[in-house]
Amino acid sequence: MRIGELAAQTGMSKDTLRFYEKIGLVEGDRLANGYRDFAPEMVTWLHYVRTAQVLGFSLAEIIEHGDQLRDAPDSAEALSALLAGKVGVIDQRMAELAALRADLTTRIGTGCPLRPVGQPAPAMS
Amino acid sequence: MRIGELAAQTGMSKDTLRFYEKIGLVEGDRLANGYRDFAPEMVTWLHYVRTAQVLGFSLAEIIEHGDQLRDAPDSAEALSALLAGKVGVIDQRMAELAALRADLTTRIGTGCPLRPVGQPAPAMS
DNA sequence: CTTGACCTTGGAGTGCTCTCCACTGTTTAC
DNA sequence: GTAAACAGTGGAGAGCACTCCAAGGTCAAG
Repeated sequence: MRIGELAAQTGMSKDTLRFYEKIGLVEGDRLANGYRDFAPEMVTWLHYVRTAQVLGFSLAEIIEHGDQLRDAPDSAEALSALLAGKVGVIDQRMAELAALRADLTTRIGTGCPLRPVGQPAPAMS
Repeated sequence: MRIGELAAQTGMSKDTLRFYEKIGLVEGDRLANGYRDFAPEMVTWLHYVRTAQVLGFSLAEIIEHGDQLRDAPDSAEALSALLAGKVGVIDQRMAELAALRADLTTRIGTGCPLRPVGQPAPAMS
């Protein structure tokens, strides 16, 4: 498929896709006329990219993921390991959120503000 | 406390703290000699900042958090509403992550490849 | 054979979050 | 009073992830 269709299917702009190709995040062939020609699998890959990005991975790291997948002797196994790792990241993030949530919930009860600026303490005993 | 101690206690660089002051993320008084003088509460606030940042909030958003806290009338009610709202945001983020996690877990089982680049299929029957 | 939708390139610009630098002032210790 | 450790300022630069632009090539429809 050409770049416009890939853009439509992924919700990314063409500029973004060209940028991604430039940095090696996606690869595509070229048609005789010079147009980019992407495999349908790129759609899946790019969805993965967005997911990983949301999880806090930089594009450089995601490129590494791709390299690891490509270089893995057993791609299915490597993939599973990679995804399992991401689930671990998600669990970690969720734990952080839960902790923050608990912290805030506690403060709702106590009325103790973060006091980012201002008096040292409410002192409204 | 002066900037060096705040930097030591938060693990942030002095430059970062000065930058944060410039954009209004932290506030400090000045000593007679012009040195910045930060309240001890800033340590707590800056830890909160780092947490919120990890959770995907931009500095601009975090500044807003601080403003809302500052501007809230001293009524514990306003504060509670604010914090409860943040808990809501957190719940939403957690739900998103849970969905993502479920999605990835499913793929681990199926062995459906991302096939970022390369042959259309393993075909190693 | 022109129009319009699509594609190409290179390069500049943007917004965010720092990070570094040069130069200067202040405080403390010896 | 000199050195070292701390502080100040303004401004430049850097890395990331885009985003936009100008100038041009390709191709199917009318």
